[in-house]
Amino acid sequence: MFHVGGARSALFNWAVAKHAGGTFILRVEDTDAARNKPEWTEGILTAMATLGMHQDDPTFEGPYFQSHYAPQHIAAAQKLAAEGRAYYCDCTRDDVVARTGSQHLGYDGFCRDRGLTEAPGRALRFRTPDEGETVVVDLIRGEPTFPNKVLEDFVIARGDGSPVFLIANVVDDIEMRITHVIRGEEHLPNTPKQQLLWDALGHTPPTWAHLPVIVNEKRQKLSKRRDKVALEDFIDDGILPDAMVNYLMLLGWSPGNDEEILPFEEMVERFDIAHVNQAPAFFDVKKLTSFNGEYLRAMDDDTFIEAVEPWMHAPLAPWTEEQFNGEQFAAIAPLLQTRLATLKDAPLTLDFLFLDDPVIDEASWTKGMKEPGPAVLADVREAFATLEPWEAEDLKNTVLTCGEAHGIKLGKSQAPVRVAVTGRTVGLPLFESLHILGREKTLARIDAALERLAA
RNA sequence: GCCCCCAUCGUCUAGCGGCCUAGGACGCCGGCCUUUCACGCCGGUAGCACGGGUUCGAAUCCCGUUGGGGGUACCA
Repeated sequence: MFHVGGARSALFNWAVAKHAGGTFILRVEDTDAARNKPEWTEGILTAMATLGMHQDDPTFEGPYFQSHYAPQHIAAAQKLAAEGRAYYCDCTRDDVVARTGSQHLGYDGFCRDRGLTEAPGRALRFRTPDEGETVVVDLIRGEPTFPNKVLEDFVIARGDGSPVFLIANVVDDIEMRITHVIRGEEHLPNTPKQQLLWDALGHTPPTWAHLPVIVNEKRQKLSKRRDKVALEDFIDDGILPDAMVNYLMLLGWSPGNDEEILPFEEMVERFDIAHVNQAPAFFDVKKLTSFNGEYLRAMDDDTFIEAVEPWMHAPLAPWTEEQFNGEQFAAIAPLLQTRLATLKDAPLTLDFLFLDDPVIDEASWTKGMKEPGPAVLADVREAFATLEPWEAEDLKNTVLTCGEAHGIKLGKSQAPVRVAVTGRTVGLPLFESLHILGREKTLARIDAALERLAA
């Protein structure tokens, strides 16, 4: 599963790398991900590729799945211990709380000078400076400054010797010669600690950039539990990858004061991480959907058909392979194009064409069969039976004439026909639809409606 | 509690001291087009959180208040 927040971060990283002619290295930090959850690896790779981040792109490297039990992480922690930059501690959480009298105060430094040696159950803590401050130079946020005295002596290796995320992350960054760390704002409070680690390990810290978080309607950070965040869920709902990329790029950043719909390459050209907004951004599905509609409309016929095609079969579509007709689909696709916001809507709009019987919407029936609808429908039935040729223009003129005989205009007289044939009052242009549906089915449906009317 | 971050229409944003009577986009509301619905086009609605400074001049700079958010683990 790939999170929209992660996708946005990845995209921003990639934009920076491409813009500057560098390489974007995607590393997934998860202790057990690579080992226990191979489907994660697969899922992230698929998602990245979906967004157009192919592994054969020279500016994209990864994703790497980093295990935190690697020897270099342990070695780094032990090096710090050997140099006196870190010390062993056997305090439990309860010990600390008992001494400080608070759940919320950090570690109190109890073991700092006890000179404990390495032993099972003893964690390794980094000795943070008592004075001064740590300044994080951040491309987006300026220079957040943290007084060193509020930085507690944090754990870098657990009682079993395993290193924690904080140091593993730094060691990996050093090893991979990372120059820019661009990540979510939630990591900002950890940054001074990591910077201290970079220094202690003898390296110059990278340039940081902390992106604003993406929030839900309640202005909370998007979370897997409460919110819909999986990238593939949006793709499954018929959002085009290009539309998603475009929309995601606009969350926290703007290409300027003109067009928002831009190909990724052009956004890369204009991208400047320093101009990224600092405030959290709401993930607005409505706007995403609108963008999707624009991308859909911008497609040429063949591309559009290709994009909708997967939705034309079970289980996404309610009809069977026998009922589906590729030629009819190709013929009607252009009519569908301007009416689609997401690909998911396609089957609902086309069901009248492929299902044996239309799905009658009762509210539509009531509305469409208002007087003099039934009489008009009966006349239309009769005229349709012998109409030649069966072309949209002729069909239209027929309904027009039948309606006028009863004193109503085309806007009204098409309604009973539409409901009888498609089951709804709204839908694709009627006469073109009837043309594609064919005389036989059209007449059968009108007959069925007339029968119901008579009952 | 402590630390850090943030604050322009409902939403995403432009703005980086005078071009601002605050611009665009999505949404919403009208109109035109029209065989329904859309598309397209035209128009409208709505915002600088508050209070102090600094300045000839502040949405823009500073301070405070309020309000949001994030972090605070031998999680990542």
